[in-house]
Formats: sequence, structure tokens, C-alpha cells
Amino acid sequence: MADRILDHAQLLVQTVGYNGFSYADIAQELGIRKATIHYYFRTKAMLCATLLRRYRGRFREKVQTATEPLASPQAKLKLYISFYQQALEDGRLCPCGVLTGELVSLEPEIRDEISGFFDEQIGWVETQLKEARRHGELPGTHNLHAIAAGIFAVIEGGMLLARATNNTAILAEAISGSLALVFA
Amino acid sequence: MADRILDHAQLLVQTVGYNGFSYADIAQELGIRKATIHYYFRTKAMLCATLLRRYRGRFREKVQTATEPLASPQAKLKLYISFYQQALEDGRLCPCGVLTGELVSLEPEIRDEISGFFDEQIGWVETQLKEARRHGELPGTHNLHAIAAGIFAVIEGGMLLARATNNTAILAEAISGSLALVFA
DNA sequence: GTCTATAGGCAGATAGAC
DNA sequence: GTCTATCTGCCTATAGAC
Repeated sequence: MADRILDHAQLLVQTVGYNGFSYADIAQELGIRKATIHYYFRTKAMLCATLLRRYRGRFREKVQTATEPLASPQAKLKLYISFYQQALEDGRLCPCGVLTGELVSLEPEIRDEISGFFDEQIGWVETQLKEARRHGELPGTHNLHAIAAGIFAVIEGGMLLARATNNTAILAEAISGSLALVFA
Repeated sequence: MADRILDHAQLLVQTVGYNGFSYADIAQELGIRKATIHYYFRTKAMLCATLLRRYRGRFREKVQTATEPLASPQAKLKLYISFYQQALEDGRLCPCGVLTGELVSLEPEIRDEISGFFDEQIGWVETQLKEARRHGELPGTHNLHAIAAGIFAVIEGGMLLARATNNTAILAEAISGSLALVFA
């Protein structure tokens, strides 16, 4: 039951944010009572922090497993980006991106999960860029951490633009508009 | 009074989002009663839509006035980006970026303001890129709309990363990491 | 583990005095 | 225009029966 609660809570975070949903929303969806949710997660902040911890671990696992067989860092990056595009087509944004908009109103335990996720993702992208440079796929003497931050920013910002303009293709467009330059 | 209400409502949207503040928050800050706010803005959705309309107009005016005397499109773009950096250092995100995270829970009148703002901003960036190409400042045969979307996505995403990682410099880093490539 | 019941508070919104 | 007073409803959270 805890997992089912987290499933729907995550969907709600990805669609309406932390302050946009209530225990009642989850209870109704799962056909249970609000008190049952409190049995598993004493407070809403704990529920959200748990959800983020699970999301981060699952995402790490998914990326690791999917990109392992790929040889080229560039191919790994494209696959990585496709995960965000899949979420977008499912009507979901990055939960950490959404929550950052509300960050000032969130508990420290939630904030820490968000910053941890971002640090990890930018680090992963940077690792791929380093590999690409080692393979000679990436010309120039650019600051790789800056480019990694730029690529990840395009992903997060592109998801926002895609949802707001109701045009999922704009994420791919924004990415190709910047990634094409990196691997020029 | 309407303007003072909008001022504080905008600050709240930029820090905690739509579902993160209430009429009581604004009333307390301004030393008035909730009913007074309802006199000026019958519903919260109307208040928010009005706030966004004003923000968009003011921003357009500010950009227009500030960049007019500048000759180089590249210089105009840098100044444009500095406006977002200033907001960030003030603890504020782009209100439209924040609200997009909550979009599914928002009224149509608010959604329209958000998408309108994004369309306008990407259009402005694209105009500068076209000018740059005309001036021979921008080599290559890139898709300028895609690059404009990419640049604006970096701005929006970079603001999220900056707030979440408590490192305002990462916005500049992300931008330099991608903009440097555009004007290579 | 899941429920009923409820506490205690805050939300957005309205009526009507001044 | 701004206020007091109030409505109705939802919120997070807890106590305690089953």
C-alpha cells in the first residue's frame, strides 16, 4: 500500500505540485481513507521526501541499466534525455523541477532531496561529457561542468515550455538547438 | 491599493507559487483585511491573471527601453539575461516558470497568460538571433527558432537549478555553457 | 492495517455596516 | 473603499474502535 500511495503522490507532485494536492486526493484515487495514508506517512512532508528518495533511486537505476550497453557517451545522453521526453508525453514534469518553484514553502527534508537530485544529474551528464572528450567526440576546450549544467537546464526549462505551450516537441527542439552545438 | 496588492501577490507567486499563498498572506503584509483584496480582485484566479498581464507588459517595456540604445544583438541578449539574474538574486523566479509546475490546477485565464509570455519571450530571442545573423555575428545555418527555444529554456531551467542548489552562479554558468557555443 | 470520528485551523468568498 | 462578521468547505493530523 505504501508504494501505491507513493505512486499517486508522485503523479500529483508532477502535475500540480506540493501545495496543489491533499491526502484526500490520494485517498479517493486509491479507494482508502485519509487516516490510512497517515499510518504510512505521518506527515505530508515525510511522504514527499520519501517519494523523492524513491524517485531518485529508481531514476539512477533506470539510467544505469539502460545506458550500460551503449558505447558512445553521445548515445547515452540521447537515451537519458528521452526519459524526460517520455515523462512529458505522459503529462508529467520532473518532480524536482516543479517543487523548486515552491521551494521556499517546503520543509528542509524535501529541499535536500531536490538539491541532491540536481547535483547527481548534472554530475552524470558531466561524466558523459568527459567520456565524450576522451573518445574525441567532443572538440574544443569548453568548461564541461558548465556545459553539463547548461544541458540539464535545457531539459528542465524545456519541459516547462513544452507543458505551458502545449507543444511537447519544443523540448526536443530546444535540446537539438543547444546539443547540436555541443557536438558540432 | 490594487498595485500594492499585485506587487506582493507577484512576489508570493515567484517564491511559493499559486497554491502556496493565500489572501491572508497579502492582507497581513499590507496591513489590510482579506475583504479589501476581494474588492479589487473578486477571485484569486483573476488576481493572478491580472498580475501576469501586468508582469508581461512591464517586462516587455523594460526590455524594449533597456536594449534600444544597444547596437549589437549579442549585447541585447546579455542584458536581457541579466534581468533574470537580477530577479534570481532577489530570491525570485520567473512567475510563469513557477506556475507552469502547477499548471494543471490553474484556471484557463491564467494558463493563457503563461503561454503568451513564453511565446513572446522566445519570439524576442529569435528576433535577436536573426539580427545577429544579418550582422554576420552568428555563423552557421542553425534553426534559429530552435536555438531561441534552447536559450530561453536554459534561462528557465537555470533559475530552477540556481534556487535549488542555492548557487545563483549556476545560471550564468549554464548560460555561458550554451551561449558560448551559439556565438562560437 | 484500516476504519470512523473529530479536532483545530485556514482557505476563498460574500453580505452588509460604516 | 475598507471594515467586521460569517459561511461553507477543505486542510493536516490525531484518537481510538475494530
